[in-house]
Amino acid sequence: MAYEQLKLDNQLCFRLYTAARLTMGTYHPYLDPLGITYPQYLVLLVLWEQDKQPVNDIAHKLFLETNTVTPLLQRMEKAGLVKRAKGKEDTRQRIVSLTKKGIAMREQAKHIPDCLSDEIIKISGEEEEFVRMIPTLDKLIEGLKQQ
Amino acid sequence: MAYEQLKLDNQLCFRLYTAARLTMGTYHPYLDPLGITYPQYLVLLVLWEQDKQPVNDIAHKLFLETNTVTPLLQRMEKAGLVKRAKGKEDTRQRIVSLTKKGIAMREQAKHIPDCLSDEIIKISGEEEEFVRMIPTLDKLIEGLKQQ
DNA sequence: TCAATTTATATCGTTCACGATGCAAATATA
DNA sequence: TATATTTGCATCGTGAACGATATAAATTGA
Repeated sequence: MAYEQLKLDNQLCFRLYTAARLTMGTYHPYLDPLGITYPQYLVLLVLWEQDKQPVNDIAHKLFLETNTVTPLLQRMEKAGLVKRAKGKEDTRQRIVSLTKKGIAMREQAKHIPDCLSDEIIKISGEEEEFVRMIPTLDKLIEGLKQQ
Repeated sequence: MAYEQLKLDNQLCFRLYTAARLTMGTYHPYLDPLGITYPQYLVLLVLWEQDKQPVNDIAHKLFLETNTVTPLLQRMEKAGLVKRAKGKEDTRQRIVSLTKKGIAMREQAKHIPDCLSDEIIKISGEEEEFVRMIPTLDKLIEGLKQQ
């Protein structure tokens, strides 16, 4: 069968695409009460690690384009989570910093990763199998990130 | 460190999310010439396996909601790839079938999975490691799919 | 120093993804 | 059989993603 390759079952990408969507869905019960989305949570993770970063740095750490991150940050600014100030050395830059609300959310969010781990353990009985994917995913991301 | 869990590096979901996006990006050179997107390609895969399916069946096979698939199919109908006819037994259903153009595209697309495998081999040196993720991803999807 | 190029961000248009809601047809139940 | 519920699909609104394009500031180079 010449078309065997076209079967959905054979596709790795389809599984990544589906697993990513469904996994993001499991964050809903934890992020909805905070009034944020998953990509916004990722931006907060980046800023909690280091406050006051230009748009480009945030975008790079998330492997996103600035034309995705800019509107994301605008919505987050509107929601009072971040401020966007003009850069002092380089005025083209927009330095993104956390507001008090954005800083405070760290405390509310700190249990989310453990909760998600628990969800995955509940699903699978054991976590190890999923943790074992991490280096492979990193390899894939590393290989694909330069265009 | 109480916040150690909140480091981006620790997150599995972030890797799935990123790997999925970047992998979908590698389809662009193959799908752009056909004038279709990755989700549209997935719909075609489903219909190439079995033509004439109601919206619900397509949505289920892709783990998507009908409110995602309906507009997708409307765009594909506009592009002349599929037709959407009222069901005969159950008139609530919309039976989606391939047009000649949609059928013909199967031939043009049949090398895409091999091309993608080659891309991944080029990145990694070997394919096995990625293939080994498949059962784990299936387990994850299986566990998450019932909401 | 002044024009050319690069860089940082923003804007626009299109396509998902999905929660919420609507509606008509089919099915179940009283 | 009349009413209630469920089912299948569609519509609407919002928030990503991302290609293409724009714009102003910084940098390079003649």
